[in-house]
This record gives sequence, structure tokens and C-alpha cells, in this order.
Amino acid sequence: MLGQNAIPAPQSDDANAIASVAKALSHPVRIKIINFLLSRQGCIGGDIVDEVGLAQSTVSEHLRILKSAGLVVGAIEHPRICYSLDPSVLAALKDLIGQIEARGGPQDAPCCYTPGSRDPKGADQ
Amino acid sequence: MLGQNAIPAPQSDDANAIASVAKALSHPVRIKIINFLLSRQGCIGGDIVDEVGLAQSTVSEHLRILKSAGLVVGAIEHPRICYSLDPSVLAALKDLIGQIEARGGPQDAPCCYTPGSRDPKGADQ
DNA sequence: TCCATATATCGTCGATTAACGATACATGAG
DNA sequence: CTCATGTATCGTTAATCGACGATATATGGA
Repeated sequence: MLGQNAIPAPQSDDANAIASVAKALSHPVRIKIINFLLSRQGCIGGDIVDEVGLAQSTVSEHLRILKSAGLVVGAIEHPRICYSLDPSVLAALKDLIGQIEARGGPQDAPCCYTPGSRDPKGADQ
Repeated sequence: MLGQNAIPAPQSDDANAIASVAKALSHPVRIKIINFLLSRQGCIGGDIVDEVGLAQSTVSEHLRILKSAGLVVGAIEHPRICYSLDPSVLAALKDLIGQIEARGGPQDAPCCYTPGSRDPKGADQ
């Protein structure tokens, strides 16, 4: 937990960008599509429709979301589209995760600005 | 509604877990809250309500979402709650991002299984 | 030319989300 | 006990999402 002062905390500009990428990742079907793209060396046609058990139009919509988030690009092949992953938009999210991990768990944080009270016990909710 | 219920897809469990965490990160206000928690050494009371410009009940709801995703824990202090970050649930998402980044951009992937066609140009929409 | 294949788009419907104000709940202070 | 403070919950409403079938579009092949 040392180097993170070299990395400036993402400001409200980045909040929207990070949230957009996270939103694209926030559906199990889209995670499955990404895993499927990872399991092949970068290209698939409509095998994705078989992989997830949903209608073709639904899968196309999920692919549209992934593409508009920049996570997936589609190169036009024959009548097919060749989909592949583009990691560049993940940098800010990865950085945020790194910052969170860099600070360790909540047990490391001595609880804060109460004048004269006892130690914080791990109470949730 | 018979989609991914009983499908024996390999990483089905993982997909749900990753999507849940990503969903908690998929709103700009929640990213701002996380950034605010990062900017302090782990603890705040209701300063979050001042930071984001929303109603107290709305902020409480966002905190509830972050807590139920496991990203934030709250230790009860005086009348306040001491919030802090818990990085442990981020491991799977971080791993997925690492896998995507490890494979490089789509330009590295020679496009796939079309028998005798030319190179794929970057056609996106 | 016409057909088959692969993908995208449209319209709809039910479910979920995000926001708010009002109010309830706990607890330390006086 | 009563009040003030900080947080959570409830009820509502508008907006967005996820899924579907039907249909449109593009293009290679017969």
C-alpha cells in the first residue's frame, strides 16, 4: 500500500467512463460471451447464439452493448461477423480495482474521526 | 425465461458472480462513492451525502448496493456508520480483465475460420 | 436472377432501477 | 425522559433493461 499516491484517483469524469464499462460487464450473459471469446483465439461467428441459450436477437443486442462499450469489435467477414475483444477500454476500471486492492481490507483501517470512542468492531449493515 | 438456468455452461457460476460485482460498479454515483472512500483512509460518515449531490435516502440506497455486493463494509460507530472498502470480491473481475488484456488487441488476432478469404478490415458499428 | 445464410433492427411487454420525500429506528446528550 | 443526530426503510413514479418474435438488410452461391 504505497504506490497509489503516484496514481491520481479517478475524478468524476472517469466515474462515468468506468461505470459505462462496468455496466457492459454487469450481465451474466455478456460475461459468458466474453469468456467464449477468450476461449477461442479471438473470432467467432454466430456460435455465440448456441453458447448462451437465448434468441438470436437477444444475443445480438448483448453484442451491440459490448461493442458500444468498446469491449468487442466486429470485423465483417463473409456473411458473418468476426468478433474479438479490445482491452483498451478496461484500463481505468483495472486501475480503480488496483487502487482498492492496494489498500488492503477494512481491518487495516483504524476507524476514523470519533473523538473519544472505542475501537470499531466489524459490524455490518 | 429459460435461459441460463440449468445450462451446464462451464463458468456459469463465475459469470454470475462477476456480473454482480460489475453491476455494483455500474453507476457513476457508486464510482464516486468508492473514489471518496479511497481519498480518505477508509472511513466516513455521512460526508458522502455532501460529496454526491443527491438525497440522503438515495445515497443510502447506493451504499446498500455496495454493501450487498461486498465491496463496502460498514462498522457501526456512534450514531454514524464507518464505511470502508473490501477488495476481496474483486478478484474474479480483476482476473477476467487480466485475461482480456493478456491477449492484446483485436489486430493481433488473425481472423478466423473462413476458408479462402482475405484479411479482415476493421469494420465496426 | 433468386435463394440461403448471418446479423441487425423494430415493437412490445414485464421486470428492475434510480430517484425522491416521508418516516421509522437507534443511540448519545442534556 | 425527551431531543437531536445519523442512517435505514417505505411507497411511489419515471426511466431503463432484458427478452422475445417478426422483419429488414447484406451478400455469397446456385
